Amino acid sequence: MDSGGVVDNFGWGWPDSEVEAVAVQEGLRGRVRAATPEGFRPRTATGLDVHYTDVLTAAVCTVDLETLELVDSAIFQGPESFPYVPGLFAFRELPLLLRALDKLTTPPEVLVCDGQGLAHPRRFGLACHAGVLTGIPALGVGKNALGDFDQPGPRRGNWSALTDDGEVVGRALRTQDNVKPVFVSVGHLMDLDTATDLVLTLTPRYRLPETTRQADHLARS
DNA sequence: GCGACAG
DNA sequence: ATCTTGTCGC
Repeated sequence: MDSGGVVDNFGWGWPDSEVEAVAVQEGLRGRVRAATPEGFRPRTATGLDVHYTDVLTAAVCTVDLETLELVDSAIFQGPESFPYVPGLFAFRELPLLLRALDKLTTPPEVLVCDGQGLAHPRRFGLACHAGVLTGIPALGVGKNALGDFDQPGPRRGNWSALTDDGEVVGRALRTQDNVKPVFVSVGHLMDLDTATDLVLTLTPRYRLPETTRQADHLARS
């Protein structure tokens, strides 16, 4: 099962059992780079989301970081190929998301994933997986977290550490005053400060990033 | 051992 | 993820 396009699966491919899936994560986790490349100045950000009906609809939307307006988008539909298992989320959504990314006219500069990156039991959530396979900088924004955190301050921009087994794996970030925080973590080729800044840029008005909102709309239309 | 568990 | 109306607030 090939994902096509520029994706490099590093010989791991797609598993069809939970045991194999965990092995893939263990095999790829060492490829994650949590440093922002020199001169990283993205002009756009691409959001990824999947909607569930009889089939899965993967949608990807690229927005201009200056205006937050949609500049490119694509969808790809397909059947469910892996069950939902917490911690193995990427195997369910990523095959379709990669195909959707291939349909974009302009190459993505940053992937904004709907879920976790390093804030994952094996430090290899969806955002890490997407980043490593594509080689594109990536970050994760989850609506819920797996780790432990103290409530951040009440104002937009306030944040607190998200930890797991005593390790800092991300941040609980308040994107709007007095609104439940989102959970930001590094996916690939990016540090946590950069990821946090990007998420704040993408949330001038709403709790969730504009990329995620656009992709969500497209996926359910 | 038991519960909790991204979407 | 999804099943679902009204309501409060900017």
